[in-house]
Amino acid sequence: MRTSQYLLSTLKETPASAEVISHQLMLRAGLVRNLASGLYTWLPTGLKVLRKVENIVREEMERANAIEVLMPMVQPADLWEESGRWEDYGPELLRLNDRHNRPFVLGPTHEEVITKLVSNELNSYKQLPLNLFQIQTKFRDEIRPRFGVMRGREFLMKDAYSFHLSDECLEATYQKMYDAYCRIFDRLGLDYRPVIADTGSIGGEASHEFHVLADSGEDDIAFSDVSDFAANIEKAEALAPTGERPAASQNQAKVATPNVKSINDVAEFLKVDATQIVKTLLVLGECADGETAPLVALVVRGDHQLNEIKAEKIAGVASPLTMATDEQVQAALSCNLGSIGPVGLELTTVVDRSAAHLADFVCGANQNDTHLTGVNWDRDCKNYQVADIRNVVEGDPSPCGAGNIVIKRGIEVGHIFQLGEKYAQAMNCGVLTEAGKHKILTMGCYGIGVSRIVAAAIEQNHDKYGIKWPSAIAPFQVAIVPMNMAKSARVKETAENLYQQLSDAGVEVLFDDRKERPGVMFADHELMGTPLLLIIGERNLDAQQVELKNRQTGEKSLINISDIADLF
RNA sequence: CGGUGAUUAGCGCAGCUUGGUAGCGCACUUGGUUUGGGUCCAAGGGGUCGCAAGUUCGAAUCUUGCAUCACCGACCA
Repeated sequence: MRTSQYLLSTLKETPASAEVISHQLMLRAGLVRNLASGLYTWLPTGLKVLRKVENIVREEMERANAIEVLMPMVQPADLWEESGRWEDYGPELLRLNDRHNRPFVLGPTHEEVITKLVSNELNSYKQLPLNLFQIQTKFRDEIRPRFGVMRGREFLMKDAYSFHLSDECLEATYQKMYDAYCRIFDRLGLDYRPVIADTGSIGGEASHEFHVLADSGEDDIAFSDVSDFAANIEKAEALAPTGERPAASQNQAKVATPNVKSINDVAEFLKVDATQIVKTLLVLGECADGETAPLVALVVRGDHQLNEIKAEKIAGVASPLTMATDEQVQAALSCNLGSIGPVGLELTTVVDRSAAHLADFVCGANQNDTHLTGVNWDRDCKNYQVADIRNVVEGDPSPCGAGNIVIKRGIEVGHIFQLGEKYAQAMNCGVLTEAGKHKILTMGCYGIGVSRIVAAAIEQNHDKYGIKWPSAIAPFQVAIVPMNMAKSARVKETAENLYQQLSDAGVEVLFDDRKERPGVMFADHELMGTPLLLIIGERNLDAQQVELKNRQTGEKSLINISDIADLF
């Protein structure tokens, strides 16, 4: 490719709307352009990268015996009604009508379509197991798209779905896909971790997420500092403190705490550590339609954060987790949010394991501007249950039993689930067994955010000059950068010959034939992250050499022109 | 949807307080200059100042409403 015949579209300045580095560099290097919130056009250079990621994913899927299909992006609403997700999915599902006013959706995922397909196509156990995948555009009407293609509304995803007669067979395929995912991220040259995950709205049992580690990531991952354990913070179990709970040594006392509301305020006012305070959060409980929801009290230590995923799984707690409003709290307790405590509370009370291990602690008195000190469980407060409802924090013992928790940020680029029969059941997807009986299939599903990987790769591979592509996904393998080609026939001839030679050899080469000064060219190629630059100048031509510059290492060396072909 | 901020040339911004000829840098075009790290000089082209209404002799500027975009929260590949 010659730059003079290409759409380079590099920018000197960073558009103000771009917050994270990958988004800034994707705009500056001419990879994408914004069309509307969460919608992006892929420019030629960006598309080359996207296709390379896509091809690696495709190759590894095929190696894992998955078979490629392509399903429609527009899907009829009745499929979604059949699975129950027409109601369950919420406003993220973009719904639209056709000219006959028939309802459709833009597919955010394809469980319905694939299950319908398999249910129609498969009749016999002999056809199983089957693993189908596609690489296709998804649409999710995100509340807040951000960070460029990292969280776009329209994005490219690889989704695979496997079908089985038995859980053992599903587990075997799940493991195969897990391994395939590791191969994919290895080949992409990314620093990633598989982590234990919550199954979320898609449902099902076992699940792993694959995260690319980056400070700009939107997820917190809990690792063990000595073992391989890694889990999404939503899922990481906070163990009960070891040993017996200390014995009560203080009497319960009521203290006036005027205008002292937050945990920090209380800690400062009473000169106690936040770890000796409990905070009591009121959420809505489960109720039948039309009834007023009861309140449920959730108690965690002052320095801990409630884990909403864990909390909403507690029996009696409404899902999704909904915090009680000021008015609801006032109505039930006649006091403010900042003064609630578990003592004398006539509500279902769930206490986190760490909070339940405290003795002589401080809590709200269920009376404005008043707290209790020297409070002890069982003595002062009897009816409660203990559960794990907090987020793990750095330094907690790892739930795997070895080492302590370290927390890092990650970008979720893949997620695999063992779905079970959820969709197969709803859509009556089954086959005849060897015994001639109809049996519902069990399913797995496996996603990779292809376009998100491009952004994640940049987050992990950049410097102040621009992108440093891992060679597997660089848009060009090498750029030819001639110095002052307009003035030197020798330079021009060498560059042209080299370009011809490399192109003929199938090397992805970008020949910078613009009439620009060297600095401009260097800046552009460094911004675009081309792994190798071949710099052709008068000064080395007498020796039949050109300069070779490595973008990753910054190393420069001289190479004989005749040896260049051996580089690729 | 709640909170914050923005919207003036392709991009980055100034002008608005105190209403009166729409500006700067980059990019772009032309000519020259320079040529191993974003040269320099000159001449140009490009804007219903997000939209609508109001106040006024006069609105980018004041008022009101709306829209869009970005950032912080819940959702997710």
